[in-house]
Amino acid sequence: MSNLEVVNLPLLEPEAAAPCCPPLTSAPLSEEDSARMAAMFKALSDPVRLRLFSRVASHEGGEACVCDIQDVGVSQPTVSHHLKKLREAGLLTSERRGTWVYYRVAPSALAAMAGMLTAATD
Amino acid sequence: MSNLEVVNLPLLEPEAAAPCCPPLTSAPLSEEDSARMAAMFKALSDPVRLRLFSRVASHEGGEACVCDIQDVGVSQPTVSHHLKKLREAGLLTSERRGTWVYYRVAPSALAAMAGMLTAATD
DNA sequence: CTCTTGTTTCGAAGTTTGTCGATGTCCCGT
DNA sequence: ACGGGACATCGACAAACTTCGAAACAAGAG
Repeated sequence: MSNLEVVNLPLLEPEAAAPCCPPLTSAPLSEEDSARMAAMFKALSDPVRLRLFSRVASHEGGEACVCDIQDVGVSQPTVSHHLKKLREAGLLTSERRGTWVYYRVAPSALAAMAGMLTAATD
Repeated sequence: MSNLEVVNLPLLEPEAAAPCCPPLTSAPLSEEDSARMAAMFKALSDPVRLRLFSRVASHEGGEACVCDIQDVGVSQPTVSHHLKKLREAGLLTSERRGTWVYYRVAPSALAAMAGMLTAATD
């Protein structure tokens, strides 16, 4: 049973995050941009997910296996479910190395969100 | 500049969300902080809400009345509902002047979210 | 006071989301 | 080849969310 077939998850490609959106204070968001950015914010809108994300982001080397971060108070399938959502939103990438699966932060996505918010400090 | 000093910021706005959270990449979020920040991200996790917020933020003088921004494709009660959610999340403040209600951005909330994300660009 | 305009609140659909236990898949020791 | 550990997927269910029309509330004009 080969796993050559690619599961199509056309929600958000990792590329979609990079060239996105002027600062939130400079101009009203278009309907298209607001939908795209809202999907990213939604990925971080759950406490468990946000905590998982921060654990990956702050982990040594910028990557962590699930076993290192799964102690967040919910069951293991729930952790897997949340990590999948973060992956689909383009915020995390995963890679299997041997027994473990390692997650790391997709830098472009963070930069997009930060860029939208940082111009508001003036 | 690795100072982990206390986040006692100037008390301009007694709104919530002011004293919050180290950068997402520096340390894992506590359960309490993740809940608080997730609530803010959730407020921006809806396309309509994000568009309303950007309209207020980018409006002249940093404030806008509902009549100026309510053309986002949903009914007017729905607009009011979303504005209430943004208000409850500490992202917007409202003030009635005569017939109209004016909304403006709570700067501390934006700064908190931006601060969490900006340290990831290195 | 009454009428009109701007905004919020009130139920009530219909849909989405977070969570779990059970089960399946992949990989490493033995 | 076998057993066991690490993650992912499945099916189900309660809670939360978005949205609407109808109605209530607030303020100004006539």
